[in-house]
Amino acid sequence: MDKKKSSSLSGVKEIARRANVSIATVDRVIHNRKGVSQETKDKINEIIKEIGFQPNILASRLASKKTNRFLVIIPQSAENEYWEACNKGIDRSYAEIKQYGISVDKRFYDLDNKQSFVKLVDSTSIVPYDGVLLAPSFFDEGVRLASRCKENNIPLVFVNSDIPGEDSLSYIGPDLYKSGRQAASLINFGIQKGKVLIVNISKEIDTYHHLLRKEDGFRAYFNDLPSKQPALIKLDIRDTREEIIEKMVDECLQQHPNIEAVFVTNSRVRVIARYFEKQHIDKILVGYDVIKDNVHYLKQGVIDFLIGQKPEEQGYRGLTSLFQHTVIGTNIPKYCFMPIDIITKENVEFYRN
Amino acid sequence: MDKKKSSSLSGVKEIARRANVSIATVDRVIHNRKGVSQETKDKINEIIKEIGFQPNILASRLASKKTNRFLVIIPQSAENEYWEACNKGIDRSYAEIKQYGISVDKRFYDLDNKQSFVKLVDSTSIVPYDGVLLAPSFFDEGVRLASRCKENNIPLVFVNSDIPGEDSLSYIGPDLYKSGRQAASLINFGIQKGKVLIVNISKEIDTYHHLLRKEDGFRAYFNDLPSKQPALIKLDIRDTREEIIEKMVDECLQQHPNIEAVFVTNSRVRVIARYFEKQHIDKILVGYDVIKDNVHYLKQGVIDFLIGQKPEEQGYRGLTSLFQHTVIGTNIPKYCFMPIDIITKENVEFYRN
DNA sequence: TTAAATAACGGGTACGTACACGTTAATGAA
DNA sequence: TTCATTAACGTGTACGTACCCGTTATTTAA
Repeated sequence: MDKKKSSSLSGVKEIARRANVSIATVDRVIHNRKGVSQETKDKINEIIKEIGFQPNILASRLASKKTNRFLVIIPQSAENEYWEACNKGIDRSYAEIKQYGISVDKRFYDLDNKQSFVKLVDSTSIVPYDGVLLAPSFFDEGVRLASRCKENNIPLVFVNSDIPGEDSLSYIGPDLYKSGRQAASLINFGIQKGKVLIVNISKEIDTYHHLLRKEDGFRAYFNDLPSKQPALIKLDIRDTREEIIEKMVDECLQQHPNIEAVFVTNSRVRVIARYFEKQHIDKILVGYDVIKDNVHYLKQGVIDFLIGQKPEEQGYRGLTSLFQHTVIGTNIPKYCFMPIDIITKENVEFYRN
Repeated sequence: MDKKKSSSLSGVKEIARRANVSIATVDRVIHNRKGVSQETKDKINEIIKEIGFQPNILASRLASKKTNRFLVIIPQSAENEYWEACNKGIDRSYAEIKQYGISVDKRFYDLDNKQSFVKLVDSTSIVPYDGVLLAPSFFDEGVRLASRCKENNIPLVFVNSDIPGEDSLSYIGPDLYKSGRQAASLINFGIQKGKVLIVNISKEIDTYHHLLRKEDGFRAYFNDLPSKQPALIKLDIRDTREEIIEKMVDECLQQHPNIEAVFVTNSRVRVIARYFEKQHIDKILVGYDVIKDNVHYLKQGVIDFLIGQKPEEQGYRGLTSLFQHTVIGTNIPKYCFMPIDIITKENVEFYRN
C-alpha cells in the first residue's frame, strides 16, 4: 500500500531518461505505434516492466481528447420498476465515469411489443459506438445485433438475460435456473405435506422461456430431494389481465384444495398476492423482484419471500464494465451472475436493488 | 444524458471570458481564496451557477499535486476471514482511487486483545491524515479516537460497529438488532412447536455486547408474534475453546430435549455445526457470516441459514466514502446499513461478501 | 511626504500524457 | 546525380486546473 514519491521515479519522463530517448518515443512504444526501431522498443519495454510503469489515467484522458460513446438498449422504464432500477444503475455508473469523457446514448423498447425491439435493433447503427449494453429480451434480434457487433469488433455486454452462443464481452444477470432452486428450497423449508403450485404468467413467448428456466430449477430441487417430494401443480397463464389471472388461479385452487405454497415465476406475484389478500387466503407465497407492490404485500405478510435480481446493479455493472474494458483495459469476467437475494418482511428495508 | 461539447462552453476559461477576468481570479473564487473583490466574486459565482460549472476532477487532481492520506484501523486479517474480507474491500477501493493521489496507512489490532487496540489508538497520531476509517470494536478507546478526530476536524468513518454518540461522518455496517429479527423470522418459518436455543459465544465483554443486540432483535420478533411463541432457551459461553463449547451445548441439549432450532449470534456457528455433524444432530441451525467453515456446513445441510453482513463491501464503502467526501465533495449519508443477506445452500455460490 | 503594506488582479508555468509536426539520415528511384 | 520516400527519432504544444509570482493602484504607517 506504500507508494514511492511518484514524481521523478515513474512516468514516461523517467522511462525516456533511462532509455536515452524522448518522451514521444516512449509514447510510441506504449501505444505501439510505428516509428520505433526494434532495439529501442525492446529497451523501453524492459524499463517499463522494470519500474512497473502504470500510465496516469487522469493525465492520459486529459491529454487525449478521446471521447468514448456507448450505446444502451433496454426496455422502457415507464411503469416498470424493474427496468427503472436498471436505468438508474446505468445513470449512477455514468455519473462516475463521465469525468473520463464518456457519453452514453440510450434507446428503449417496449417489453410487451416485440416489434418495437425489432425496429430499434434494425434501425440503429452501432458503428459510431465503442461499446454496446444490451438487454436481449427477444432472442433472434439479439443474435442479429450480437453478430453485427462482432463484425465491427465492438464489445457487447448482455444484461438480465443471456444469449449463450454469441461471444459477448460479458453477461451480467441472474442464473434463472438456480434462482428457481432457491425458491424451492425456501418453500420446502416451510411446508408440511401439502401440494405446491407453480404459476407462470406471460404473454410474449420469448419472456415465457425465461420463466421456464426458473420452473426447471424449481422442479429440479424437489427431484433431488431424497425424502418428501410434494406434488407440484402447474398453472400457465398467457394473459396479463388481472381478472383472467384471478379467475384461473381461483379455479385451480378449487380443483386442488390442499395447496400449501405458491411459487410465481416473475414479478406478477403481486397480482396473486392481491387476490390472496382479498380472499383471505393464507398460503406460502414466493415470487420475484423487489418492486413497490410486491414489497407492500411482503410487509403485509401475504408474500413470504421475494427473490431479488439486483436490476440496479446490473445496469451499474453493465456500463461500468464497458468503461473498464474500453478505457482502463481491465479484464472483465465473461460471466457475472447476480446474487440470488432473499428478501423478507424483516430485511426489505435494507435491501438495495 | 446528452452533453454539450465540453470544449469552450464550460471550464474556468469560459467563466473567465464571460466575467472579463483572468483564469487565476476564477480559480480564487472557486477555492474561495482571498484577493477578489466582492463584486467580481458575485459575478463569477453567478456565471458558475448559470453554466452549471463542474470542475474537471482529472485536471484538478493533476494540477494540484495534493495527495491525501487516510488512516485505517481494523482488526488483523490473519486467521479471520471476516476481517480479511473487509481488508480486501479496502484494497479494492484503494485500487480505484489511488489514481487520484491517495495513500492509505493501515494499522491492525488484535480482536482478542483489547490492549492491542488501546496501544494502537493511543500511539497513533491522526494529525497527518485527511480521514480515518475505524472499526471500533472496543468502546472507550473508540470514543477517545473519535473526539480527537473531532478536535482536529478530521472526517471519521465507522465500519462494522457504531458509536452512536460521536458525530462521525458516517457509519457503515449492519443493523444488528434487525439482523436478529431476521434470524428469528427464518426460524419461525421452519419450526413446528419445539423450543429455540440462543447461543452467545464471546470472551471480550465489548464484543459480547454486539451479540446482545442481535439477541434482543431475535427475542423481539417472537414477542411481536400474535400466534405461537416458542420457548426461548439461552446459553452464554464466555470461552472460545471448542471442547468447552461442545460440552456446554451438550449439557444444554440434554436438559432441553425438545429444542428444534438453534440460533448462534456470531460466526462461531461453525463450532456448533461441527458438533452437530459429529453427533448426527438434525436441528435447524442459523448463524452469521459467510466464511469457509460455515459455508462448508451450509453445503452439508448442517447449517440452514447464514446471515451475511458484507464485510468486503463495508471496507470498500468505508474507504470510498472518505475519498468521495474529501476529494470529490460528495455528500455521504450518515448511516449506511448493510443489507441483511440470507445465504443458503442454494444461493451461496453467487454470494459476494 | 515617502516608504511600506495591502487589495485586486493577470501572466505564466506546471501536472503527466498525447500527438501533430519538424528533423535527420538512410534508402530507393529517375 | 538529384529528388522523393521512409524509418526513426525529437520538439513543442495542448488538455483543464492550480498556484507561484509578478504588477498596479490604493491605503496605511512614519
